[in-house]
Amino acid sequence: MPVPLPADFFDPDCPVQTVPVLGGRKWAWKIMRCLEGGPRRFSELRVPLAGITAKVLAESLRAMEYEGVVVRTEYDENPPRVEYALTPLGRTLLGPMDAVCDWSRANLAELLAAREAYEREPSA
Amino acid sequence: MPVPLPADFFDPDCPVQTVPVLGGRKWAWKIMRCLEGGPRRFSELRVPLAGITAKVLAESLRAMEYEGVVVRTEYDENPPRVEYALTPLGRTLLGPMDAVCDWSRANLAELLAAREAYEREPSA
DNA sequence: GGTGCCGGTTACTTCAACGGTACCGGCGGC
DNA sequence: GCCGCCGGTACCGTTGAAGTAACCGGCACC
Repeated sequence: MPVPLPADFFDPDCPVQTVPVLGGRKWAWKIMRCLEGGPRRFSELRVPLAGITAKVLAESLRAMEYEGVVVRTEYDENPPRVEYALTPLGRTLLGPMDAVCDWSRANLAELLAAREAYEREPSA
Repeated sequence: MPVPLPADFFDPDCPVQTVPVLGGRKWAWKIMRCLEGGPRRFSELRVPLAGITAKVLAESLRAMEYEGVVVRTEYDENPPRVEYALTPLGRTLLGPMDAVCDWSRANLAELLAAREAYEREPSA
C-alpha cells in the first residue's frame, strides 16, 4: 500500500480531539466505574479510589461535569449533601469503555511481555 | 442501589492501568491511524501529523514501541531507511479504538453543547 | 566544497495533572 | 467550648508531555 498519506489526512476537527475523559486524566475511568451503579457522594467515592486526594477528586469531577458525562447535584439539606451521577451521555460512553477494558484484559500478558522485551533490547 | 462501594472495588492490577497509548499521549491515536494502512517512514508520518515536531514524533513512536503496539525496522541500505509499522497486537487495538471514535463522532454535538452549557452556568 | 535530505538527538522552556499540606464554614454532639 | 464530619478551596512543589531551537553524521547532488 504505497499510497502516501496526504497532509489533510485528518479532519481539522477530528472527533478524536473531542473524546472526553479518556485522555490525560488518571482517575476518570475509575470514577466512571464507581458511578455506574448509581449516584454517589463525594466522600463515598474516596473509598474505592484509594489514594486519591480530595483536591484531585474535585478537579476530576469538575472536568467530567464540564465534558457532560457527570452531573453534580447539591441538596439543600442538613447536613448538606452533594451527589455525583452519570449523565445519559456519560452512560453511553460505558460501552466503548468496556471494549477497551476487555481488550486490555485479554492482552494483559502480551502487553507486559512487550515492555519486558523492550527493556532487554531497546530498539534493536 | 444504596450498596456502598468497598475499598477493594478495584483490582490492584486493574487492566485499565495497562491500557497503552490511550492515556496522556496527544498524538498516539493519530499515529495509529497513519500506520493502519501499512508501514510508514519517519518523514512520511510527519506529513499528515501536521504540526508535530521530530522530537515528539520520535518520543511517541518509542513509547508505542515500548508498549508493544509498534515495531521499528531499520534497513541497512543506502540511504538508510527506517520504517514503523503496527504489531499484530497493535492492530487488534484498532477495533476498540474505532468504538470510541464512533462514539465521539455520534455524540459530538452533545459534547460541545455540554461544554457551552457548563460555561454559562458552572456548577449551578 | 557547499547544500540539502534523512532520522534523529540535545538542551531549554512551558504547561497541565497530580500529590501534599493546611485550612475553611456550617452543623451536630459531648 | 471543643472536636469532628462534610465538601470542599488555597498554596506549593513535582513530574512528565509537549513545544522551540539548534545541531549531528552519512550520503547524494551540483
